[in-house]
Amino acid sequence: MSTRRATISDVAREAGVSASTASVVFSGKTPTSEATRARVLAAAEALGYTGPDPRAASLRRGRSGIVGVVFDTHLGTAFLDPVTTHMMDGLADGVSRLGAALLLLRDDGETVSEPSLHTAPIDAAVLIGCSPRMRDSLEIVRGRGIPVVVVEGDAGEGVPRVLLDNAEAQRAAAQHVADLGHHDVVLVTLPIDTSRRRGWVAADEPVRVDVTADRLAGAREVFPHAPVLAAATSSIDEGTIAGRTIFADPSRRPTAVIAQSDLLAAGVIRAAEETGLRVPHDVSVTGFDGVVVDGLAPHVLTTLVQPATAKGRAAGEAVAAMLEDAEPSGLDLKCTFRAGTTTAPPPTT
Amino acid sequence: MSTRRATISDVAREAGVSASTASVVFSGKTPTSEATRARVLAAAEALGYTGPDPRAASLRRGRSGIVGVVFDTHLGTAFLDPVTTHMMDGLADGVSRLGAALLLLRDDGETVSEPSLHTAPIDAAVLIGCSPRMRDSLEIVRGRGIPVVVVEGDAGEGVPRVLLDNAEAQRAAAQHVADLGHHDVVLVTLPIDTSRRRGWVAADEPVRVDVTADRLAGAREVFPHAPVLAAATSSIDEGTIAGRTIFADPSRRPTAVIAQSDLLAAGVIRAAEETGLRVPHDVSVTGFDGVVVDGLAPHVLTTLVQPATAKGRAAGEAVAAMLEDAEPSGLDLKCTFRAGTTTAPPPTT
DNA sequence: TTGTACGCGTTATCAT
DNA sequence: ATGATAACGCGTACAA
Repeated sequence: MSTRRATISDVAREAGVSASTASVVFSGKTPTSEATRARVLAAAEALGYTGPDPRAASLRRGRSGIVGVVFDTHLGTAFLDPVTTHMMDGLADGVSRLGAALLLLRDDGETVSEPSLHTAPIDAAVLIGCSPRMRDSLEIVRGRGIPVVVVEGDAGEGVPRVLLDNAEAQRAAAQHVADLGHHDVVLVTLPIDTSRRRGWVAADEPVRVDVTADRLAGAREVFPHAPVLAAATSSIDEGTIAGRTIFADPSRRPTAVIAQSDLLAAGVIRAAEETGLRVPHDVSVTGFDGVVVDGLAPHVLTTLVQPATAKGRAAGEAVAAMLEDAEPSGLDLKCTFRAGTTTAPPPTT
Repeated sequence: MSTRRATISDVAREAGVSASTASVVFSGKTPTSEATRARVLAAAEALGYTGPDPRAASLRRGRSGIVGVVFDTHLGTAFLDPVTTHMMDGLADGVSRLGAALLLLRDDGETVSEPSLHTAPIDAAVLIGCSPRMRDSLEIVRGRGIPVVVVEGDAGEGVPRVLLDNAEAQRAAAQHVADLGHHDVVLVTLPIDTSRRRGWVAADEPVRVDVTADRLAGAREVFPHAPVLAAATSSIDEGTIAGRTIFADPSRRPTAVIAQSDLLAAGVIRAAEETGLRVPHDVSVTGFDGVVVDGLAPHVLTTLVQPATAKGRAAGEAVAAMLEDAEPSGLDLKCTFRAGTTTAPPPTT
């Protein structure tokens, strides 16, 4: 229909004012007389002008109002994890003071498409995760001079980070289990490296994923010699697989299982009940995250409640601070122990 | 540190060429001699220039390379649904030809923050869902002259839509159940309106959510008089609640339950087993969506596999087409029936 | 192959 | 309260 969209100058001309006045009417940065305001708005209406072009505005302002969220994994996969989901929730909230929207970006290192991390019109970036790739992403973004916050990942100096007290929290949970009287414990971990190998982990085997390593270290402070079983991912079904492995041999059944995520714990519980073991009567199980595990009822998992939403919000607020030239403030968040119905003293043999 | 970021003219000056030449080196739109190319790149390196400013580039090009994804619900909530998750996956894929990134937008109608639907620098938009709000969002976007695609929602003329054959698919599943010999069936539905009321639905009660209404209509073609129980949301726990309601009275137990989502079906199965009923021996259950329900194993749900990823991809491709001035092509996708292990003939009394 | 000239649409600044 | 001016940083005809 129309040959070209109306611009603010068109509107200004139509209203008989200057372009700057029209601009001011829309931005509200400067008081305007009610009369001109009305005229400009009417002109806009007549011309079908719906407001300043965001591209031009952001060029002029030097801000796009967009915060990039960078994942190192397929986006679909990322959102499968409730913790990520909640974090996004908090992130959306945290940047809301800025009034920024979130741009989903994936840096798999071989993206041909644009806008990539190199070219996206973002004012700041939040890097999620802790794979080795993240380091590269970090370099790219910093090279562009864009403020960045890293969530639960390794980063260089001067990069604000949002971290969890993974080790200490897991130690506390392990201590709880120990206090109940358990000695015979198995640890079920998140993936230990990018290969996501499933199976028993040797005592000296290197663990390359920060989160896994930290939680493992915490548990080992209390149970240094507990067998360690790695899962391929954090899901109920993976937990079930791990649980079956653990409970397979009746003569070597532990009295407690410390899982590194709630999903894994739920799977372990499922496997236990499948085997005829009652939780927590025959075996105690702890999780990590404190998410709502759909289908776990009536159990209430003994777990460490991770402030996932707060994590996101903290990242968002850190970003907001940086954009307002405040000091980039990292944050160390604490998990809180939650005693549920899945732990009890070991069975009296 | 640096007082100002280098621009392409700085690089050009440093390299001893004109700005346009430098521009061409970065865009690759025009052949350049290897020598100048190298000089420009070297100059860029020296100045710490990492490429054209995306804001300026997009102003110039009239394109931002960003596609907005508009939800009518809290973002955290949206990603709780595996179908949404997979759709995002497909969407990311579908727009990848464009090389577009996805901007998460929420239009709750009262957002004060920017960029909102009004001001986001998007080339196109995908509207997800089918609440009444979507109509408003649609108007806003169309007012801006931005191409838009609606996924599974109501829309006006000329708006390409990606739809599912909800009614027909659900009818097919119901027919399958009927063919097995069931007469005594209960239907468990998704929310019927924005109030998300949980409970029995009267035969003449209006159903305001398109998806729910369509699937319900399909099932009623086969079982016109089946009792209808609405869930408050699509989750396993909601399904369990529904299941308990259904199986509470032993004298009025149906021999089959047709649920409008896999999550609900999984919950119903859980409730059935809790009551001591075996699936499918004592009661058959069907779902809808075909998502992987974590923790459902060893059952394989009889369900309608919804091409969730394809749905997203179709939306992405439709958007891509529109941006390339091709005809906006809507798409009617079909669900495929999958016979699992949760349906069987009714128990012979 | 390289350079010139111009405009993309807006807004900050400063004067009036 | 309003207007004139000058960028913001880049891409692209077109000319050389």
